Amino acid sequence: MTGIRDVAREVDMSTASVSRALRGLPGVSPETRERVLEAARRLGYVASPQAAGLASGTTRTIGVIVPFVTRWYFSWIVQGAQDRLRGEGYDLLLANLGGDAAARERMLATRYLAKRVDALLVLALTPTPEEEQNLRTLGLPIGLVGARVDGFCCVDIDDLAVSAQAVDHLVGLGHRRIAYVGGGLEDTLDKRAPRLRAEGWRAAMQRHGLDVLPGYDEAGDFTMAGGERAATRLLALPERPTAIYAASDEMAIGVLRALRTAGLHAPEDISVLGVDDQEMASFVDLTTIHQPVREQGEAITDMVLAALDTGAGQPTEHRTFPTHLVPRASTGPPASGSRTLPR
Amino acid sequence: MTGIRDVAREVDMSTASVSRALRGLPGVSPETRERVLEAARRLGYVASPQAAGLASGTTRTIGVIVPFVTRWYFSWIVQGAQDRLRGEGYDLLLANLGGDAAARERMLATRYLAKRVDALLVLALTPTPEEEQNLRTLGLPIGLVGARVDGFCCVDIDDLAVSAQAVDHLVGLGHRRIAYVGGGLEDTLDKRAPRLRAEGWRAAMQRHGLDVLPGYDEAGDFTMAGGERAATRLLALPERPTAIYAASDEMAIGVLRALRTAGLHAPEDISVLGVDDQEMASFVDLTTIHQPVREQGEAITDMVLAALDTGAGQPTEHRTFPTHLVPRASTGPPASGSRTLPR
DNA sequence: TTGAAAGCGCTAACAT
DNA sequence: ATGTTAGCGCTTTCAA
Repeated sequence: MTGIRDVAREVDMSTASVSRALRGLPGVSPETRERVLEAARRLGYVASPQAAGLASGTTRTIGVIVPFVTRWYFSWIVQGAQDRLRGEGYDLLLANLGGDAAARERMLATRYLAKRVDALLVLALTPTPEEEQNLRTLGLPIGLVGARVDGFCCVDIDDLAVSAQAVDHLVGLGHRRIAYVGGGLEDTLDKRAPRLRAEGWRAAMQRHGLDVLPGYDEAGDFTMAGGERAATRLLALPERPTAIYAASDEMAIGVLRALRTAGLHAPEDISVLGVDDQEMASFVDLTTIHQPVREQGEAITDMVLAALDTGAGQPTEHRTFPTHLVPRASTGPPASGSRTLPR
Repeated sequence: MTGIRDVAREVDMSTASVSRALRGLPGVSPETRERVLEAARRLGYVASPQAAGLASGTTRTIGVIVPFVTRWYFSWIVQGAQDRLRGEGYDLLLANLGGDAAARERMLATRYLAKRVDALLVLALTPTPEEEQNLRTLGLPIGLVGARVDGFCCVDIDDLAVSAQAVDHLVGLGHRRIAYVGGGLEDTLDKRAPRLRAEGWRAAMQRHGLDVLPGYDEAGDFTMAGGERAATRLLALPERPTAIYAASDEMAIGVLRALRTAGLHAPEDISVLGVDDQEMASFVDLTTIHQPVREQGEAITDMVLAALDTGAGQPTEHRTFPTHLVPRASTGPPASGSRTLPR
C-alpha cells in the first residue's frame, strides 16, 4: 500500500513537504505542489486517515446516531446529512440503534464515540440528564434533530403547531369528535414528538372548546400495523370519532386500512389526517401536515460543520422549521347525521 | 482524554499488559485483568481506534456502499448488516451515493476506502471491469449484494426466476397480454436487476408462447411516480395489456394509481403485480414476489465477517435466496371480453 | 520554500 | 505473567 514516503521518494522531497503540498497548505511553490499532486495521483496514493488522525487529532468523520434506518423520516435525515458531508471530505459513521436500548446506552452513555468522530448528530432522541452530561463531556460539536436542549445545536419542527394545524383543519370542516393516534409504550427511543403532538392535540381541542372523549388517545407505535390496530379500537368506541388524526403518515395509512376493512370510507364516514407528507401520502390521497425532512438533515449538518470550522466548542443554534397542511381527499365535513349515526 | 497510559499508571503496570488485559488476550492473570478492567471503567477509558488501528493494521470498520439510503430495499439491507455488526465490535461507514455517479467513481474506482475499512459491502452495483479490478487490488474481503462476480462474496436473488414466477402466475390466471414496467435510462447505478427481470419476463412470455407486443416494455425508474407514468402510457396503447408486471412494489403502486385515475380497477380491468413484498404491498393488497431483504444483508455480512476471521483473502461464496409469490387481490382472471374491450 | 525530528496512542515482538 | 522496545503513517513544530 503506497504511503506518503513512496510519494516523497518519487519527487525526491521530504514527507513533510509532500504532506503540505497534498493538503494545500501554504508555503509550497506551485510547481512543487503540481509535481507532488501528479506523483500522488500516479501512484494512487491516499493518506491513511488513521495516521493522519492520530497525528492531527481529528477523524474527519461525523457520527450519526439513528433509532432506525428503515423508517422514512430517519433515512431522509441521513440523506440530507450526507448531501452536505459529501464534498466536505467527511465520512459518515452510522450508529443505527435498530430500536435497541442497549445500543443506545453504548452510544449515548459512554465515551465510545469520543475518539471516533469529530462531531455527532443525534436523531430524534432526547438525551436523559445523564446522557446529556456525557454528551457534553465528549467535547464535540453535537447536533440534535427533533430535540431541543440548551447547549446543543438543534433542529426541529414545532410539534405543538403541527397538531394545531391538524385540529384546526378538522374543526374548520365541522368535526368535533377528533381522536388521536400516536406513539406507544414500545417506542422506547423517541418519546418527544409523540408526546408533544398528543399535547398539542389536547391543547387545540381545548382551545376549540371540544372534549377529548375517553379512549380517544390511542397508541399506534408509528407503524402501519399499529395505526390499523389503533383505528380498530377507535371504531369500536361507543361514541365513534368523526375524524382521526394520526401523528405519522404510516399510522394514518394503517387507519385508512382499518376503515376499509370495516367497510367505511374516508372522508365520507371518517376523516383521516397524517403527519410527514411522504410520497405514499399523495398516493393514498391522504391529507397531512408536511414537514421538510431532508432540509432538517442538511441544516443540522451545516451547523455542526460550521462549529467544526470555527473551532467554537459547543455552539447553540436552534432552528425550528415550518410545517404546513396539505389538504387532500381523506378529510372532509363530517357525515351530516354523524352524531346519531349507529355504530 | 484518558489514554491507556492513564490506566497503566492507575494499576501500576505497563501499557502492554493493560492492552492485553483489555482485549482479553491470554497471558494475563484473572485478578490483574479484573483490576485493569475496573480501572478502565472507572476512568471511562476507551481505546483510540486510530492508534489501535495504526498499530494493528485494522480499522474495525466495515464500509457499505449504497446507491440510496432512502429506498426501502437498501435501508433494509443496511439494517440487516448492522444487526450482524452490532456486537461484533465493528463500526459501519456509510458511503451513500445518493444516486451520484461522481460519488460512485470516488468510492469504487479509487483507493479512497482502502485504508478506511477492513471490508466492503457493495449494494446493487455491478462493478465495471475497471471498478472490479480496483476493488480486487484493495485486498479487502468484499461482499456484493444483488450482483454476481467471481472472486467476491455474493448474495442475490434469482431475478430471472422472479419474473418467471410473476408471469406464470398471470398466465395461470388466463392472461396473455402482459406488460412489463422496469428501470429506465435514469437509473445509472443499478442496472442488473432491471435488466434481468426484463429478460426473465421476455423468456417466460416466450416459454408460454406469448408475444411481447410493441410498447409493452416500459421504464418506471423504480419510483412510484415513474410507475404511474409508465402505466399511463400502457393504458394508451391500441392493444391494452390485461396485466402489468412491475419490477418493484413502488412502481406497482404507481401503476395502481394510474389505473384509479383512469377509472379502472385491479384486478377486474387489469391485473397488477409487483416485486419486493414491502409492508405497503399488503396495505394496497398488491400481489407481489416476496424477497428476503434483511436476510440478504445479514448473510453478506456474515460471509465478510467470516473472511475477516479466517484471514482468508478473497473468499468466493455465492448465495442465492429463494423468492415466492404472495397472491393478493390485485391479480385475477382477465375481464372476459377483454380481447375486444374498447379502449 | 523545504527538511529533520519528535511525537500522536496504541499494538506486537521479543525479553525477562 | 509482565515489561521493554519498536514502530504503525502520518502531522507538526522548529530549524535551516
